[in-house]
Amino acid sequence: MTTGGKQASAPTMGDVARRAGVSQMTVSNVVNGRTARVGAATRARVLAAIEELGYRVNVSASRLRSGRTGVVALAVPDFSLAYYGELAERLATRFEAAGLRLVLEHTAGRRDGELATVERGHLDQYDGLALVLAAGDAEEVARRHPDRPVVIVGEREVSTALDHVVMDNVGGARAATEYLLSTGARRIAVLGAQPDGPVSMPSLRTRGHVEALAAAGAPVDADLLIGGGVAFDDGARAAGILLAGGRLPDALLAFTDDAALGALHVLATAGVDVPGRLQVVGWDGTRAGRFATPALSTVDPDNDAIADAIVRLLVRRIEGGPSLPREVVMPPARLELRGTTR
Amino acid sequence: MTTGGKQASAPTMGDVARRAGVSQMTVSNVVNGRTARVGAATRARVLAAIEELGYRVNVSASRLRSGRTGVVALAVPDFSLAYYGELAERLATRFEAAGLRLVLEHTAGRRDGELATVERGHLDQYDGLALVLAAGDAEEVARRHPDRPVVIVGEREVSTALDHVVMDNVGGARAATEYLLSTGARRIAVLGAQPDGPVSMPSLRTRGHVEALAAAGAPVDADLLIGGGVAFDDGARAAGILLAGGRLPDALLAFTDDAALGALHVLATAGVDVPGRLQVVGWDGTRAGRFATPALSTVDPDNDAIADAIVRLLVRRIEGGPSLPREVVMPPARLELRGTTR
DNA sequence: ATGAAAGCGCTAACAC
DNA sequence: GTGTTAGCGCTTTCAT
Repeated sequence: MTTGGKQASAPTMGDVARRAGVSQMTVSNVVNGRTARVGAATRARVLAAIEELGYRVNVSASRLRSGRTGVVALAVPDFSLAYYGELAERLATRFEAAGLRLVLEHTAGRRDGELATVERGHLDQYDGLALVLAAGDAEEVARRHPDRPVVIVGEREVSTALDHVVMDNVGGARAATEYLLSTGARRIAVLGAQPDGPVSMPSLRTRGHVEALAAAGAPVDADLLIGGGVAFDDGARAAGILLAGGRLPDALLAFTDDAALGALHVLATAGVDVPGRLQVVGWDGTRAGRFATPALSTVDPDNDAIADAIVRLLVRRIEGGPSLPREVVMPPARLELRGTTR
Repeated sequence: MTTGGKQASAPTMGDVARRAGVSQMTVSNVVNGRTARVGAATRARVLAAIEELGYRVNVSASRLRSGRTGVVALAVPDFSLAYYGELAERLATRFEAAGLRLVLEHTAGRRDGELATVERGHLDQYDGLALVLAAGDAEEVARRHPDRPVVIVGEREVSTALDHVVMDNVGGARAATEYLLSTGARRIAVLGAQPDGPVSMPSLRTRGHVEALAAAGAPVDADLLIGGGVAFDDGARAAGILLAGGRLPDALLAFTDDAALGALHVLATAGVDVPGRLQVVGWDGTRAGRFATPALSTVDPDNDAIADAIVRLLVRRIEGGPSLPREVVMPPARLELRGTTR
């Protein structure tokens, strides 16, 4: 009994052809469903031979020759952030319906990790790639001239040559801040903020927040712009800082639901009344937020629309090729008010 | 400006060789780090040519010829369950340290999806596969005689030919139930229970629970064995049923943290005192549970140990081949008591 | 230390 | 409707 590793070498198309008494090309035609090119009787014989031998096509060989793979990839910064898991699950279903298999890749949220996914030789393994940008920017990716369809996800549109599903970062942050202001909040802490630096998810959301403050004539308090990451721990840490600072803000906008939940935990432990004393708004519209206690108010990016757009743009590009006009889609974010706001 | 699709065809090893004035084979040796076979000056020239041309190896071609890929896959039932995201993140880091890239595949929690991942032609794309079993069983997978290293994750060991990282399903459930009993709980509802049927995650955990009841001389109340899935919504639904049933249990054991969190939300909304009136225990040791309010008590499978074991077994098998003796590892689960138990 | 030849398994292009 | 030929880009093997 063997435990993995090469067996008495796998049957090839040639083996099937010999067994069925046809040419290899006919087997290829059967396997690839080119029914017009094969007679019904021949087809049946080939199928029988395939069954008997337990034959499966060698994807690497097929890919090398034809360039097609039947597989698309989604590259995300972090497998463990709830948002990406939910996005991936939505995409898996939709791509399957389009006859494509989805695999997930990992960029580690680093610029080089993101650029590596569009390198020739890496990208060649897929019919297309949806790339969630967290660290680098779309322009830089476009400059690599990916030789397969790539759809950029996230960020704001900057001039680039690639199809793009844009997250409504500025608009979502503006809406959240406007709402908090309207409830009487005056000191709004922002968790994950990045006031300067290159265009990125955090900087765009920070900009939306600042714009809303400016529009309302409210001052920006730099002490309330708290940096840090997007995970549970980051949120918890930030809440700890706020608590230690003495003068609590009256609202908190976190750039992910995970971070908001981390903050919520620390606030609850400290006995802070949410939303009475302090309101909290997350971002992502994850299920984890919906089922939190109290249920987390959140900036909902409209994830179904985002998933639909990713699939549509990528399939369109795979089928239509490079001459198709470039397309940019931005589903508007909407504020989902639940239990952590007034 | 193009927007994806083939460009003026990518440079090949032959192009690099011509440019550097060496043979293709020398380029291959440089690219694959066979330094002993290439002189330093030649190496430098080749590297320069690669840089100038922007050359990248074609993974499909390399794979076709050599069989190696440098990539391993983790196949999970559901991208969006927190547990799998966290496991994937742990594995990505560890495999990277071992010089392997990790990609995620999706089985949709279906038997055929699981079996499809070990088909020749699918599996051939990877150096190895870690397969999380939810629907099918390991025996059935082994019968397909996967021709690459496969490590089964989950379930209990049944006789099989494959390396196996076993989750401590029976032991974890027994420990949780014993503890709840020790706090005075008499009516323990089990969420996700599956009292009969083939060996599977739910049936094994149910068995552990029933064993603990039996050992304590406590009766099994079939009404408290609530079926259903593992996601937030499933937990919420089950809690709703419990609430509607009138006579509340005094404890609840859910087979995932996500489901426990869903239940917790419904209970909190209904004003049920947790853990005063009803204790809740989840399963998975996810960060989402740790940061819930109150923090979720959980059966912690020891995820670092599980990730270590998966990587160790897979790398060992990839390097050692089929003749290596088969190995089975089961890190013991431990009860992590937090705020939802007394 | 470097190169030449062969061929991995498949499909595009064309012939019949 | 079916077969023949050629070759995708790489690595193996063997020669020098």
